[in-house]
Amino acid sequence: MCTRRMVMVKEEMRRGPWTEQEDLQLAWFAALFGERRWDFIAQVSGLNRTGKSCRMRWVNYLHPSLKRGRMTPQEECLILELHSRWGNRWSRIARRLPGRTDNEIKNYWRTHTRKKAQEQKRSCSPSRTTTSPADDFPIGSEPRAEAAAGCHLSSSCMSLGLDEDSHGADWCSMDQAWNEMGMPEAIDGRSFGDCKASNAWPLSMPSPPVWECCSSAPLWKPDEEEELNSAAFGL
DNA sequence: AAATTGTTCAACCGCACTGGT
DNA sequence: CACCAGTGCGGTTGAACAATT
Repeated sequence: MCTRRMVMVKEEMRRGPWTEQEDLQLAWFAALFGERRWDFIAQVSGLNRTGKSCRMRWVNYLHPSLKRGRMTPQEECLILELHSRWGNRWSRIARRLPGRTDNEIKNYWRTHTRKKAQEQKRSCSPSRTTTSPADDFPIGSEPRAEAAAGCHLSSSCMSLGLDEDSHGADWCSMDQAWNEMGMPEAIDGRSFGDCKASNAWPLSMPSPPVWECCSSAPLWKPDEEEELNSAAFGL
């Protein structure tokens, strides 16, 4: 174990919310050195953050191709479908939702499943006799409400490029899943047509010219290998 | 208007994986 | 082959904000 590293570890790293200045610095250095060498960027940028922290900030917040704003109904639908297929493989799901991060999707899922589970619980109470209440299970091991419903694929989701054949016997329709969970046509009080994704840059900061060069290389590329596997194995 | 409760989401943590030496 | 550093992923936390009482 080299002493140089020991010294670095001892050094107090900054934590907590990022400032606008830090964001600008990080964006600049990420554009300069690429989106992989995070430890190096953390060092040379003088941010006094860990490489891990820098990566997280970039991927989840600063990346130019990120969408901001609420999930569209299509995205919500897609998340539910993909989750029923892949479970808590958030990064994998995120690859199918350009502009959305695994963190965002994870948060969305957590929030909404909990909410729906609570609604369901309420509607099932007081004489509910079933075991394993939906809001009791730990995230990641929750029973698939959608799978339990056992049904077909909704047409709205078909238009998102999901092939019905690929789902196997336990696949089900998200329409029905929503119904099962007490889901009306609108999500959270919004009608489907009502929901707009905002692409506006969230910070009151200038868009650095360096982003032009990196925005041409989107973070979310079609996962070619996955596509191949999907084709080969019907996934 | 203040207090309480619920919701959202940025950020951190720990572990697993990968590539370099 | 073993070790190490860097990176990526999924789970979790907690602060800020919104809604409700």
